[in-house]
Amino acid sequence: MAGKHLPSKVSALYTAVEELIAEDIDIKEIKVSDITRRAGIGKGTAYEYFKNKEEIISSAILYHIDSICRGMMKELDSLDGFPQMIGCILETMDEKMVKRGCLLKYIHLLTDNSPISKILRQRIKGRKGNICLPHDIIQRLIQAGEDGGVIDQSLPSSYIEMEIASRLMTYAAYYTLQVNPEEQEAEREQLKELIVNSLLKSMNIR
Amino acid sequence: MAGKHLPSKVSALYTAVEELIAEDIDIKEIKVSDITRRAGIGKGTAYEYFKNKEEIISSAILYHIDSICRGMMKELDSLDGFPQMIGCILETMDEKMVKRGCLLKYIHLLTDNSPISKILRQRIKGRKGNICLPHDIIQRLIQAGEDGGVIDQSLPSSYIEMEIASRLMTYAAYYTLQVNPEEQEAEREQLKELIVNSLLKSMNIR
Amino acid sequence: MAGKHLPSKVSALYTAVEELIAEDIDIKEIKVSDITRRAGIGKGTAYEYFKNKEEIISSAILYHIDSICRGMMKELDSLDGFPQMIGCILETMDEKMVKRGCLLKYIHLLTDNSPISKILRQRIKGRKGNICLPHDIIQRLIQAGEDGGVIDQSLPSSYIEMEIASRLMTYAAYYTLQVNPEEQEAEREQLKELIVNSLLKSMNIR
Amino acid sequence: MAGKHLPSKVSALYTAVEELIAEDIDIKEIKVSDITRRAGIGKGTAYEYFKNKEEIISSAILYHIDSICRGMMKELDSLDGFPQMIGCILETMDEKMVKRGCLLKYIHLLTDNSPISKILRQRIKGRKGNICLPHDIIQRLIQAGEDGGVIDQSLPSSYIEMEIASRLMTYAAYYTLQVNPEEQEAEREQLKELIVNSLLKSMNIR
DNA sequence: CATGAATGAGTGTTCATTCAT
DNA sequence: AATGAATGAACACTCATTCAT
Repeated sequence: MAGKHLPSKVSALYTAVEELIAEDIDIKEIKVSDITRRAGIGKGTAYEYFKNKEEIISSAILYHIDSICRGMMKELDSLDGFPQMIGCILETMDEKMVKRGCLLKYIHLLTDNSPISKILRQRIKGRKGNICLPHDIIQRLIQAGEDGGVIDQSLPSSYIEMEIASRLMTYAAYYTLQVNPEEQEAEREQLKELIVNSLLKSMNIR
Repeated sequence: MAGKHLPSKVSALYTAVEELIAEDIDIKEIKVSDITRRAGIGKGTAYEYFKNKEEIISSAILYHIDSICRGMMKELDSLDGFPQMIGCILETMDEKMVKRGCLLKYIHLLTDNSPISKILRQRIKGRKGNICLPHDIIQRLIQAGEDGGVIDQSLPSSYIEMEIASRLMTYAAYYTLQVNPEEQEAEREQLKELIVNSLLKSMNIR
Repeated sequence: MAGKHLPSKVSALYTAVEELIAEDIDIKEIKVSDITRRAGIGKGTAYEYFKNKEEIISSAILYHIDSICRGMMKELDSLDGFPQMIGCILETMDEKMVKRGCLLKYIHLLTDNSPISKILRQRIKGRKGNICLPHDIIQRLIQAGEDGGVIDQSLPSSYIEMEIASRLMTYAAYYTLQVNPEEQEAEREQLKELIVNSLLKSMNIR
Repeated sequence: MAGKHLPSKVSALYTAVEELIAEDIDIKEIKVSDITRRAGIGKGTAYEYFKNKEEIISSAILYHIDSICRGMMKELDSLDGFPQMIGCILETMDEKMVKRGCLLKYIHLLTDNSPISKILRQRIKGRKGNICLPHDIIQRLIQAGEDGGVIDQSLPSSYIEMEIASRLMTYAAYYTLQVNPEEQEAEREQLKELIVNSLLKSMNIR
């Protein structure tokens, strides 16, 4: 993957899918005609580039996730230390990702039993090398934590992953589920601090 | 809600939906004819009791969730102290709920944008009084934690809820996402202990 | 097969297909909606009884051929002797079958490479017992010819079949290909006689 | 028609169509893209030379039939006598034509109701002069038969044509319909002799 | 009450044809 | 002249819902 140079029609399709998902439409409800109309191209054109609807949507999602994660990775590379990194991730979620509920939707799409979900899981297993996923970001974090000595290496790795993933997921969900946007706005900074502290404590038994 | 006395056809429909969901079929993929065939009743009969497909499925799910949560509540009533309670919940997940991925599916259904999800959210807002939901169980836990002094009352309540909910969700997801069942079996006890400890630490600033 | 009691919708579909074919529409051009509209039923209804379009059409054709051939068989049973029988068949063709080009279309459908053709061939191989086909009529004729001593039994059976089948086919084709109906009308009686005589000669070397 | 000098792209298209038909694909199933891909030219190019798909295919078929029939005519010119000629035709069918089922397919294409069939019939009526067709070969045969005295001139010409055409068609069909190639191989010589004799008898009342 | 046969609106996909390059 | 990317009309098939029995 990586940025590469997508054919213009493909990139129009990807953008269309991204927008539709951002508009809170159920993924399974999206019609091929919705996508192509929004992309400003003919319906048949989509089938010049993709085998079927599932391919179109799953490719768009993978591309989008890959972009977000690559961007995040780059940011992380410029930072030093686990606390800074986790803070940066939460910060970035505030800025763009969660605005669109992307992370949550990604979780859905992976844990679902829908056809698209099945394809996504296959593709992720198949060519993970090229695609940058949330999982890679968590691994990066863990590496930084172990290097910096904030993660007790005697803890099972699955526990560590769970602790980090659950905090990120929940922070993502916090946005979409919370009802009073103003109240939430005020609490947010405190929340992030609490989350970072709680994470540090939970990964360090001592 | 509560047990009440459901008409026999309704209860057959609820059971059918429960079974179909347990069979790992995508909810969107479930057909009315699947449900009625499995329930052993005529297709038209379903429409004597429900307005449409979404009503059938969302009612069945709500009923199911209500049952599980009521059962859990009863168990919690017989216990004393936050740690015992959270332990009991994790234990129960081991025994039945997670086996079927129910909790996770419930999360999906609430955070989705599918028609069923929308109806579920509406109904939960509308008549929450009668229905017992996971949220109520978390509130019960928090109450117990505050009474027992293990929760620092100066922390924002949304943070507390998040910490608890995220641990439960992730423990649920751990099952469905993990691949080697044997390995996971061995770790499980350690994991539960780590989770309880981590939770206690994170809710107590001191 | 045999007459049986077809569900009324099925028989409506069969009649519709028969009419459409009789109207000289290319079989591959027939749309499901043409059939159901003509049958006066909903499009979905066709799919209650048949798996797909090919099934609908091939079943209708088989049914139709079976009816014609059964009728013919009954007529032949009341006759005695090869020449009478072959005369009767040509006569019947004059009366109804060829009017509709059915026999010719049957030949097409069997020697084609179209999807419907493939299904027809399969079905004929699969359950020939129940279905009465032109081939059975030819066999009946041959039997009568051998019994009556007009067929030289030393001739290869494939040759005998070919001689009979080719005469019947060509007589059928004569109708549809000929252009001046009046002229043909006048010749017809002479033609039939010539055909019968020629057949008798060709099957008897002596 | 005749050999002329076809533009190279046109001749590539004709060859491609010929090959595809020889591969036992249903004519209706042939896509323009199949043809142009096989011809090694761009899809748009086909439309530089032909108005539409039907034109491409029907022109290719006519060209092909014309070639075969012209070749046959040339062979017949070098022979003398009806029996020799009919024998030569059957021989040639053994060698090449029938190998590809061409004659049979031609019959189909003329008696069909497909769009291609309609165009073919129109074209044949329209400019028959230039195109050499099976019908011309039969006329040639009849001429030779009458000249040689083996055809009773009091018989209606339509009968004579039918007798000859039906024998040729059936011999062609014999190949494609027969199942055991070896058995058929052995019978073939006898068959041809029987056919010639039967033809001679049937055209000579005396 | 209960049924399931009948329905037809709605959708994914194909492919002949066009046209800017 | 040659191309092939783009198009959208057309069609098979599904399934939620109805209603006569």
